[in-house]
Amino acid sequence: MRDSHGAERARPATLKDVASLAGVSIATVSKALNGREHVRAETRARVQAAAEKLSFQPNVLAKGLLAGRTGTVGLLASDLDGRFSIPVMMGAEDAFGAGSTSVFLCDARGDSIREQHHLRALLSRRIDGLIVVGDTTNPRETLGRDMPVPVVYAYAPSTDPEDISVVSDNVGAGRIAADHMLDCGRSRIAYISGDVSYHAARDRVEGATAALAARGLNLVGGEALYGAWTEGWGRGAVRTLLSRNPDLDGILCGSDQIARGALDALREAGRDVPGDIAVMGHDNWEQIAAQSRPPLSTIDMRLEEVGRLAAELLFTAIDGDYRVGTHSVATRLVTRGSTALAG
Amino acid sequence: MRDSHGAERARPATLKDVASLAGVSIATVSKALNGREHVRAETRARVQAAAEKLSFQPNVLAKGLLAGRTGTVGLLASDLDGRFSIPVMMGAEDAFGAGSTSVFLCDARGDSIREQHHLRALLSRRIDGLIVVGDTTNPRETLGRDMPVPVVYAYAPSTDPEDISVVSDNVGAGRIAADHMLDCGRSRIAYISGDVSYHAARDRVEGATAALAARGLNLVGGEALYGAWTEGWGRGAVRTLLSRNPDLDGILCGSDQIARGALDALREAGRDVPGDIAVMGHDNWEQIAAQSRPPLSTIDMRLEEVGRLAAELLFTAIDGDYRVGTHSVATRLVTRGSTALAG
DNA sequence: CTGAAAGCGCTTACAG
DNA sequence: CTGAAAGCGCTTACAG
Repeated sequence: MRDSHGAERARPATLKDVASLAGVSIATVSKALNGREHVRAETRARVQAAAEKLSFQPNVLAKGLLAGRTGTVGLLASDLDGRFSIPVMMGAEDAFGAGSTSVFLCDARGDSIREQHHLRALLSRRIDGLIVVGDTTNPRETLGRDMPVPVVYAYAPSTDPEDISVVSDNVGAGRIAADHMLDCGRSRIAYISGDVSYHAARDRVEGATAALAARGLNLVGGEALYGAWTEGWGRGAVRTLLSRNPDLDGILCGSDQIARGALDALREAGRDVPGDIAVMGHDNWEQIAAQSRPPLSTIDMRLEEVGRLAAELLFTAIDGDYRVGTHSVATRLVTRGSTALAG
Repeated sequence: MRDSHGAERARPATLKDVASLAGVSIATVSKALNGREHVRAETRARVQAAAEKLSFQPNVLAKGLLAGRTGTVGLLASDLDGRFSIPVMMGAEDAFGAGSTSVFLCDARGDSIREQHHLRALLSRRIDGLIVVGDTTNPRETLGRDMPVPVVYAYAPSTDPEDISVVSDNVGAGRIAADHMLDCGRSRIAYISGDVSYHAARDRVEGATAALAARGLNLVGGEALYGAWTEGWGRGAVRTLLSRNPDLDGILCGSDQIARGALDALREAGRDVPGDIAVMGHDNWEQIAAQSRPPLSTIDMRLEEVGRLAAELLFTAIDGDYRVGTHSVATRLVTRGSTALAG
């Protein structure tokens, strides 16, 4: 049986094969199959039948050689093991969608040698453009202005303001989360954030602080608690908060993992969520948010929309229209059981 | 500044450009750059300098047109939002590695229309071979025997035994987990499994049962408890077990999420892990295993090794050597705090 | 050692 | 309406 896979594998059909089967020239086949005019209907039908019979698939490489475009864009990610670049890629794929553009995905795993390697591989395959997805929300080094194809930076913006970047609106996310707490009738609200070195952490806090200020309120304790993006930090921070501010009635968290830890610590301290204290996360990480007790209200960054917008901006750039600057995608509130109107 | 990105973008240099700068023919440039013999050292140096100066990158598409090989393989995944296909891809990338092969990743998201679309896109780009990564460990429908390029199925084997498949050894994983429990001095061991419709669930239980039988033991309760791949199920199952078999001293779980739920329920029931009861997961999902209390001992499926082996088998298949059948990758024990010698 | 020519699979003016 | 020819960027015998 081995040979059924090997020796018999047919060389893919070419225009020439179709032409000789249909009894016409390869030029005519090309025109017929590409819907060009000036081909008799009967001829076109005959060509199509021949192509069908031979399972003819045009060689996109040969096409690209002529057209100068390959219908392929690269997506250079740094955190595939993380969960951010995947939705971005899906959004980009959707935007290129039914069209004839394909996405060529590589992961540099935070290694700049590997990044260079992939970049070279992509460019030598003559991609039409490139989307670079960062591994955090912090700005990343630009690839420079002398790239042979347009580049769009997604999730992490480029350090060069003359590049095209697409990010999630973290300030807005903080505002939306805080407003939701206020809408639930909470007023003594604390913020447990992640690693202070992340722009995103500070931006979310900034948005929340502004939303509270708009109603004349401050964060409980005066400012956010910064720590790590882990459940362990969420648990520890809650214990600190409960001893210092036993009367708090809402906790905003910088990530779903932090919120998950917070929920566990609150339950173990005998506090009721959401009756006593409401809790919000950030990320809408399904596996975490849906499995916590109670299920977690959170902010969805709409990463697929980030990818979709990046793809659109890349497309217009390929067509020569460079919309440089940082484009921001609005986030979305997702309510589950951990927030509710105060009794 | 917009124009600095647009109008000035240089057409990539071609052999012709290098040839005229170096003052030789394009044939000579090709030979010089590809290390062919019969080129004078001085000429080669001059060509290399010219290529360097123009940042010449050979057009891989044009090369592929000649060679019949493109140096690109496709990887068709179904669960990118999941966490299984990414490590498989990384392993495959490593295997193709420093060489000149690139991986073209697409995600069908469990949609067969999309799968066909991607398949067509990949084939029209003349990939040299294809790796298909399933979304579960259950066998998946073969793509058939008349594919124009070799195909290797990874994680989920193909339904056709004459295809080439690479899977994780689930029976062995169950055995390793149970043996570890036994090595920790446990003898009253229960098994909380996931969805019974998954082959992997049953295979892991089978391996564990066999390992216990080898020492004359049975699972507590006589058989495994099947449910869902969730924390919620892990919690519920533990409560059931504790009421029926209060003296159990070890719990094997079908996944890290189930184990995470089990740990939470045990702690809330006042049982000490690992002193009183040892717990094992499966998957080595870092985010879950490292954050649970205590950190979770578990089984690593070595998915990167699955990807690496799939890539190697694909390579040998491209060279005409079809090693059909299902190849199995051994799993690995990872010990953290949730297992220890019984006091 | 170097270069002219043919050809990979396709498209596109240009003749007929 | 149809086809012969040139050309996209490259490599590979084959002459010189």
